[in-house]
Amino acid sequence: MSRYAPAEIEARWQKAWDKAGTFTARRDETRPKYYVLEMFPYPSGRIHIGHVRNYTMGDVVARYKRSTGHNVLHPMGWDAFGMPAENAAMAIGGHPKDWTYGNIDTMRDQMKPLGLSIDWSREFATCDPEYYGQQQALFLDFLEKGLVYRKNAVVNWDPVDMTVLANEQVENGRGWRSGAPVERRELTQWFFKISDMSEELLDALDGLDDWPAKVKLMQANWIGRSRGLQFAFSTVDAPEEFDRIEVYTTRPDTLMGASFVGISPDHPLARQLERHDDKVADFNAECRRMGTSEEEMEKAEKRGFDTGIRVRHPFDTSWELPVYIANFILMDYGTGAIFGCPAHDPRDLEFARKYDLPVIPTFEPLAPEQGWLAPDQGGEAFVPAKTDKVRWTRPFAWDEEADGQAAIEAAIRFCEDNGVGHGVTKFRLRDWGLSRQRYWGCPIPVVHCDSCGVVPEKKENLPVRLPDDVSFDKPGNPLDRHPTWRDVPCPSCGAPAKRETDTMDTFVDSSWYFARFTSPRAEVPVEAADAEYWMNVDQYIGGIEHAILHLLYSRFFARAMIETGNLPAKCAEPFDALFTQGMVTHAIFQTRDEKGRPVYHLPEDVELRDGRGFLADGTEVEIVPSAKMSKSKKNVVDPVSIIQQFGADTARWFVLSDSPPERDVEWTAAGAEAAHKHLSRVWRIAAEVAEATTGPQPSDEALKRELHKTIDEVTKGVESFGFNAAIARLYAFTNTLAKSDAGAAARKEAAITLAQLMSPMTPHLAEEIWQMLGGEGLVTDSDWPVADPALLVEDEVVLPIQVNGKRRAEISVPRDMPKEEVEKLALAHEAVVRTLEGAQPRKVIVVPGRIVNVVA
RNA sequence: GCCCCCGUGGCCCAACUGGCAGAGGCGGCCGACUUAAAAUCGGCGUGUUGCGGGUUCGAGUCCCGCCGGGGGCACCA
Repeated sequence: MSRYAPAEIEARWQKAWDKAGTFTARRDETRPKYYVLEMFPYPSGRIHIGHVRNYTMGDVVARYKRSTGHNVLHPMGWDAFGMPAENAAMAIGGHPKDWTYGNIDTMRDQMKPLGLSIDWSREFATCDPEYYGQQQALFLDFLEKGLVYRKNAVVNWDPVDMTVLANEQVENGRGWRSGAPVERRELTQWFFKISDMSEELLDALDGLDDWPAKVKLMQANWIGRSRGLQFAFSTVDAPEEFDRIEVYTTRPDTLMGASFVGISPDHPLARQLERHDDKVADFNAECRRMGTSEEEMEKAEKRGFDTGIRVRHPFDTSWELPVYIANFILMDYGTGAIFGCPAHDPRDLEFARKYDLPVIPTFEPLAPEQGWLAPDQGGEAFVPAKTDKVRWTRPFAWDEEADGQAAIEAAIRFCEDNGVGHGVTKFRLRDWGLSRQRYWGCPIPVVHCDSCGVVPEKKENLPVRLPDDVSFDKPGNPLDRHPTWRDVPCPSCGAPAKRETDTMDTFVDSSWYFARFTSPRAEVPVEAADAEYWMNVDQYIGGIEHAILHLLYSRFFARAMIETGNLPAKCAEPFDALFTQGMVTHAIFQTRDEKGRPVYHLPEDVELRDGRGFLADGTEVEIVPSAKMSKSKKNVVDPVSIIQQFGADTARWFVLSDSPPERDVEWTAAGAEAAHKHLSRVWRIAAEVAEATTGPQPSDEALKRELHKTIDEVTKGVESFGFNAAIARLYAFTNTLAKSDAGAAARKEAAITLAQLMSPMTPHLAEEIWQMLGGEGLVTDSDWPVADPALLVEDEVVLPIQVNGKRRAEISVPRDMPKEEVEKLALAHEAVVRTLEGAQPRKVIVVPGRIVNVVA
């Protein structure tokens, strides 16, 4: 008998699918559609095993839905703009375009052998002018509707390279290439008005029933609705036009504990002061050197500058508070000014202790624990949950005992009644800055004219193509210094003008590609009829790292596209169901150099013996617990070599087994080998069954029952993303089939159904077995098996009997026996009687089909 | 710093709406086949469900507090 030969099998079936055009999607009103999409990849150059897991999951869904009568759309494309292409051009020369398209070709070649049921005819890259031209059209529509605007915003500026740096290009406050200290610089940039939709984007999360709760929570926190009080302090000794400072607070109930006012270094008052005071200017400059990420702001040491200006407390005008410029206050949130209450805020307390400001508690615990120290006695800031009741020492409109929530509401009412500000709802969500001072992105299609201002490019002139003749040997954006591309006549008046040289954030590219897949070659962004048929995405699959930005921006874009007539109204929430898959991890193998620093080794260079690892020269390596695969730690496996060694089906099978899809899965060589052994075994069993000739046997019925239980459980597993559980059941059934002495017909039915159940995961092997056993046509085109409910129920069930929660006996009873009779049987059981020792049972709990518990 | 997730056998992990802790894989051990090995086949599972408390007739599952690991934090995609 020949052996399982994946290389031969897989190439053959892929050709057969291609030839039949099996996966080409066409509109067909007679069948229900199903749109399954995996987040498209960045063309980094090689596929990694994480891609294999992501696309295999989508493929399982796509193939399963095909077999249940759905017209499936399962496309693939490339998120092709972005910094790595420019970095490569700077590091190794060449053009970002050549690097990117070269990578796409390589990765497509690496992906095709996986046998994914993808409609490759719809493929596009976001750097195709046909795609980004339509994106420019969307931008112009948004501009017309007032969904895009310009304002000043802060960026990381590298003064040596004369370029804007991404957060990841800032290392310890210095530019990654130049090593120069990074400055915060203000530039005029384009913004999408996503904050106008804060409330809608937050409230609509409730309707996303098939999204992970975790993702919805992350988005809700990100949008960050808060209720608070906005009011103004009147100032003493402030410059003209600054007789009031507006502050926003979510804790107006602590107003009687205020000890200072803090303003952002970018607050208008701080800017006014720095013009006349070098010390202020120095301090602000220092603050601006800090990174722009929230994480850095939070971790940085709290620092402040006393402006000498004072404000009057709104409830007691003789009570004056100092005004500090403080490095931890964001201009973008609230009013850019706060009042500090050190007793009830850790940041404010750190600040107050540093600058020797008063700490005034306004409440204390109802029942302080032994040793509890009040914040003004050297203890920590006291910040109980808003729902906890506390004892108020300085309330102004509520009971002595009240929780924070009630106090905040009472405080807002009191302040409003007394003319001190008003209650407002604010959102943390900021507008989406889309300008990037880089070459490799979608050009923003506007022209700056001295007399007309910002003039949109005419739609008939789209796409505004990136020029090819650029170099990366000089610092800065090549578009900025490109003579012919940049200098153009004004589309409005014809006078000499300059093109916008900023390009779009790559998140823009990925915010509508899912809609473009429905009509990838259309002369408009999205063809209405195609969107009407294919949208929304029924199942979207990708990494949790996109939980916030990509998904939120896409939700915004869908709404903006509806507003501008580019999408049907039903697309407001473009992703009906979302699944976030875990990572593929791998152990790290390391030795140490003479200075004790780790030296990493590739898995293929390490031989494992008895759980220990050795290099070829016999040196033992340290095995560090699994972590996300990364080139720097060398804990990577290459899908291409795995496929060459074992075949795509093995790789697909393994990444789905072991761990639940939403969790990380650890790649081990032993696990991959085991997957391959198993598939070989299934092949062998099928080959044996194909040649079997025995007549009907008594065990046929038992095999059939097991088969239908397997159909039932695998179907449930596939439908609920329980792929690992489905695979475990397939393992178990393979064992049953291997050991079965049922007749040829029963075993053949079992094996051919097994092939169908495996086909979403291991489609090539399934086709082979289907053919081996005489299946008609392609297994890929066959209908999914349906479990016969009559074969799923057992007539008899074994019930464990507990006495006081401890298992004491078991009884076998008909499945539908009434509770009362089960109870009688249980109480009569000899072991139960013995355990009760004559005591009268107080209660008997019968959970039908599950358990009996006797409480004595 | 803030927000979130995860801890079950030597390892990866199952366990439905709270109902007998064990489905599946790895490793290990024993055996069969073989001159031998590989491959293949059969068999073998007592463990403080991270720790401490609580709710319940009953907790891996729910609640509170710790410990450990991981993820996200607006210019990486």
